[in-house]
Amino acid sequence: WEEERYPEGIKWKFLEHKGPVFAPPYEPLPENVKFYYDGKVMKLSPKAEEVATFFAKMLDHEYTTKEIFRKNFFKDWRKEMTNEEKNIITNLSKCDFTQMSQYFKAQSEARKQMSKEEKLKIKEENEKLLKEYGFCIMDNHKERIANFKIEPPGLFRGRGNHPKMGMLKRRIMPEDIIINCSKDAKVPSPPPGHKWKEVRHDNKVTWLVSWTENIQGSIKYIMLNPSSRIKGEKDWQKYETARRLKKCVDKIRNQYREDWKSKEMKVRQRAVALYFIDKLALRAGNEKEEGETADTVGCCSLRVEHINLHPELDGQEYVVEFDFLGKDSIRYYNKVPVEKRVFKNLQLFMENKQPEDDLFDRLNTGILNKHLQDLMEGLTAKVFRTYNASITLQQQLKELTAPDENIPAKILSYNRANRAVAILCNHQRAPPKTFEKSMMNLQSKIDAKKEQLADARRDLKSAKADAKVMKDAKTKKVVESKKKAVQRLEEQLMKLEVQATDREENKQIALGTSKLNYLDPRITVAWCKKWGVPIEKIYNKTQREKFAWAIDMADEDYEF
DNA sequence: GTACTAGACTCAGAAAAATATTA
DNA sequence: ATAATATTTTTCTGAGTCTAGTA
Repeated sequence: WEEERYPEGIKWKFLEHKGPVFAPPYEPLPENVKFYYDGKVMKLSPKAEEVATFFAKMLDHEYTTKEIFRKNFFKDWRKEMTNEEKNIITNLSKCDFTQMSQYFKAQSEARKQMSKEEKLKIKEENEKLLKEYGFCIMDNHKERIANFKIEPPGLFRGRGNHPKMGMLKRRIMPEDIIINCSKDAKVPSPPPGHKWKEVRHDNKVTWLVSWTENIQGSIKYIMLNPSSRIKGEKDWQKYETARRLKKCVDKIRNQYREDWKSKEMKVRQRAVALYFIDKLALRAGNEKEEGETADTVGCCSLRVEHINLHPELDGQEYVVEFDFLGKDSIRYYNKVPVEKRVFKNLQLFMENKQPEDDLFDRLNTGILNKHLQDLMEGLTAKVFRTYNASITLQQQLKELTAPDENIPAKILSYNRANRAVAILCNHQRAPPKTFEKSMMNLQSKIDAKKEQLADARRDLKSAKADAKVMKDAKTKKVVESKKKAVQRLEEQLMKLEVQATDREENKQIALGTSKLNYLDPRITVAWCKKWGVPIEKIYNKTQREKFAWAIDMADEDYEF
């Protein structure tokens, strides 16, 4: 890229693609797979049957036990039924989907048991599909498309306590699809007998295909892969904005400290919120439509019930205890000592309020971002997250990397630095189901290795003793080889121990999100170059593709 | 001015698939 | 060598942020 700069807002000049791949059509169940209502066999109409299979496929999932999920599902399912079916099927609890469920389980089992040839055939078909639909031409380059397959119909699964869980996500048809391409490009053809909703030529946007989804009424897009020029440049830009913040962050911090004393309530609230965003890397917190989504908050939308003030706690003064659900209903729990002025302000903000009232009642993300824009061009709340994440990585790497450590130990240091960022950003994961077991396995490996090492050491000792007596070349050689063996085992043991530490520390922490979205990849590239750590040890193939620009750009002196 | 909303884009963890390791 | 299992990578699509256009 970097060939030519486009005027403001223009994203491309030429764009040609083959359109989306639609979900495979519904295949009715074989005759012998029965559905029972109230203990009696019932043959469902194709439409009702299709929706029933969505539920059957999820039968083992916790979702299907939830009241809201069942209620939403049943309501939408009934809409797909014939009048007769509607008359009979009035109670979800009387529906028996077990045969369907077993049928699908058997099918997935069969898929696992397929022969090599069959698996290869499927693989080849997928590759063919990718080759045909997975790429587009944007301005002189063939670029990989991220999600060229249209989402298949199914039951909506929100995150957390979502009021719409279980609703039917309808099948997307060509008639729902808007195609975007350049005027001089070949327009993709819709499937036979169908037509597109619209074909447009808008080079002010980056998407190739869009449609409106029926659960929230929001628009979904097909866009390019992170390795593409258009995504890469944007990513680069993001980190450049964060680096600009680095230059003026001290000034901004002084400013909001001043603003804590302002006569204006709005200014004080803005300043305290910004302090949280900066110090704790909280998200901005847009307001959300009540009842449309799970009840989650970010900084500006915090409510009184989400914090607890402790004038003194565990020997620390002015502690704020946060407890709220953030993006994706991930819990944020943190006890933070704050400056006295912040504490007093919070007390003031909470005066005469109910738990469900907004903490920052005079503030929203619009007001905050407008203020930030005045402080620095291009500055918004999320830039603080990027900035603090990247600067933390850089500092931690400096602090944790010991020059004479070996590569595995260096990688552990890297992961620890990465982990510090993930903790800051509250990137969590459910502990893997097999975590305990896998830790135990690793421990027994370590024990076995220790034993081997002890044996090897004993061998070495006796070989040395032999050599002392015999003093011939042969025994000397034996000593040498035993020495090598010990060394090798020591190294292997150390590697395993490092791995165990890394894994233990990582139990509930997800490193991927910060690595992919918050850490300036040039910091990592520079670190790898400086310490001779192969980049493949840190970034896998996909990641290297996404960060190709950084790998190309940064040398070992790069400073964020 | 400002508030509201649609639109476009980034970022998020779970689940599925692929691959590596072990039995 | 093969199958079972563990681990890593990729896919999936939901959930945020933020802006521009409109009332």
